[in-house]
Amino acid sequence: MINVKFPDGSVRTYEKGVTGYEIAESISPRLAAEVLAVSVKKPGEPEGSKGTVIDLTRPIEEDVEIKLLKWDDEDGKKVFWHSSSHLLAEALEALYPGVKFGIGPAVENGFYYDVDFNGGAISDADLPAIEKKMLELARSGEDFVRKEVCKADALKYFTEKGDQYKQELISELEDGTITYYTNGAFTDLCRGPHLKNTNVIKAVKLTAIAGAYWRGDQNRHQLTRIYGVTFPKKSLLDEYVAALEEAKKRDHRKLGKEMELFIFSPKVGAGLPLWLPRGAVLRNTLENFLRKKQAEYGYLPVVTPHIGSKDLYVTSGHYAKYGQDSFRPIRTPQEGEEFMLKPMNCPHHCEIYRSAPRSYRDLPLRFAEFGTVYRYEQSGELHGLTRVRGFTQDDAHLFCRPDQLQEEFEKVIDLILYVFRTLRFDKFTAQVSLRDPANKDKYIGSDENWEKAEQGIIEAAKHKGLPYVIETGEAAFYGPKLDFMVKDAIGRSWQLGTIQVDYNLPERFQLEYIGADGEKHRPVMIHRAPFGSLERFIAVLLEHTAGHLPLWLHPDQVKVLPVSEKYAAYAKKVCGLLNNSDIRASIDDRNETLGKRIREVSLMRVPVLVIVGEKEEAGNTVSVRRDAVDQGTMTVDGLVDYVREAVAGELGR
RNA sequence: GCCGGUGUAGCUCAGGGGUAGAGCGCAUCCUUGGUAAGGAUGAGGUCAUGAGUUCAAAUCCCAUCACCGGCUCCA
Repeated sequence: MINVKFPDGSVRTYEKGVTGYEIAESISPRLAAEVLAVSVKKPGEPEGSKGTVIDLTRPIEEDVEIKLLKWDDEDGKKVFWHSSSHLLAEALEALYPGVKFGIGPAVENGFYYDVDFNGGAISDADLPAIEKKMLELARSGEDFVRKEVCKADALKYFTEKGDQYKQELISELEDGTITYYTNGAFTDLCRGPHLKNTNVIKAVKLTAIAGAYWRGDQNRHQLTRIYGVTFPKKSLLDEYVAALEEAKKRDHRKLGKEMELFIFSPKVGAGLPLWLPRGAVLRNTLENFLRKKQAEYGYLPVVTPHIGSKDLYVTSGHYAKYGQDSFRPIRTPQEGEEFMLKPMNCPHHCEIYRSAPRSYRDLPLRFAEFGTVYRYEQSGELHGLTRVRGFTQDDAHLFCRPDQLQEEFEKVIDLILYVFRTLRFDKFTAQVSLRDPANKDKYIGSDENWEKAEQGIIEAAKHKGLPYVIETGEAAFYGPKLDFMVKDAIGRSWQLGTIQVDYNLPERFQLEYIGADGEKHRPVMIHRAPFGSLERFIAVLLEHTAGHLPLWLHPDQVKVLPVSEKYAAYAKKVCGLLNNSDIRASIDDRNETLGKRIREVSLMRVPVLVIVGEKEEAGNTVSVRRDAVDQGTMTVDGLVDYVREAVAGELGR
């Protein structure tokens, strides 16, 4: 007999070899119907470890702590979707004999399978038939059967099947660790775990077809990736589809058009946003917000040109790394000199540092610039405002002594957290991006400096108590980063704020300062951008707020509506008083009904709506509405105070 | 750059081998309004661009461009 401990602390005794499914059955038939997989933790495993997710049909041979996983558990969903990808593969093999398979994992919102149709292709029009087949196979109630196989047999099986992708995967596996899972007529190389049976899959939606390179390598074969999502209940699929529709309403590209913030023009060029007056006001407001804070933190403003000599980027190393993927250099007509559109600000700031002898007493020096840069992003990469070819970084470079690095880095973390907090970005991930030790030739600089920089970042994050995840291979080519990642409306993750430690550029630019000892020393450089880029930050902010920007930031803070033409003069007076108090207010006195104008102001998400008519004019007051909620009547001075207080509240002052 | 999709009025979209459609927006007029759409009239299109098939192409085929969903990339 073995003891099985449950999450609530209770312990039950079972026969040795009992399965997760049998345990669920022993508790209730309902649980047995809903359970998808089981997570087990052996007594030896460290406190806090998550345990291992296994099939419901695997025997449990010793004392364990278990958790029966259902749909509501992330791990339960993962198993459900992973099994769904096998169901997709089974359907594809039935419908397209001879098709070959790459990999088919669960992902955040569903699953995919990468398949090779032997040169053939499928299109959206084929998906309904595949969905139908999947449902048919699911309903037939096939068990997932696990089998351990030896490497030679596995290789033989997939060689005979002609599936070179699985052969490649198997060849890299250790003998003795290889398992198959079979559902119906389909057998796949797979580590599992899987559902007990396909019959719990009740709703299927194949969502997209895409090309995906085998093993993520651009130089290798491209497979067809079919994305899908499945549910244990039809109603959950309906909810999912509805939620997706809702999310699309928050798409910054749609909001940008509706709120008249920015546009793109194919005539100007792909990926080159044009900021409309409202969008420009929004940008300026955001810039001024950060400018003010940066002044408090001791940053010094600098301004540098939009082009720079090619030599500058050769020195920095950017030319060698990105020269071929940049906009082509501009050649001057007479002397044949070469200039490049500025793809980053750092080399310019290095030259500013170099322009004067620096003492250790001068450091740290913090040069800040809203610097617009141009990068030739691949055409398929462009995406609204989040990935563009011309954008403005809220850039700064901090030059400091090695003994100041830690403190400076932590102050940058504080600044970024202040920005995020003020804008209510509470769901971000701090990501420590390190270099890929297996691909050192992708990076410049000595191992020693990389080591120092990476340790410095991790130390600073720890010291600030900032929870972080480590991603190797995500570093910049000149140094590691601490990136602040935020998700957009449909769950895609974007890098906003970033802090980078750099020992390399100071070396390449021969940056120096005179130390207390009278000797020359090399400063350390921190690159940092709290927004990342104004464009991307505004995009993600719009999606987070669904366009309901905070009052301090909204380009139209107040809209004044006279009830009729008769009160237009009074409305103008009110508006003028608000403008005099630095409140962004304007009038809508068009020949439309009041109801219609209110509706349009609401659709533009203007935070404060002021209505003036006979009563207000007589009493020298205004009627105020904030985000569709009536605030009653107040004097104009009262309204100014109201707006000021609201803004101060938002900015945490 | 690669795979799949889309491109019709300023916007959102319907249509579809034989004279181009709607709603909103815009203009003019009527209306002068009290918290999310008042009424009438009118203007507005090389159906993305280019080449082909056809008696005839917005519609079918091909290419290009832009956009959308992914892949790769992201200083």
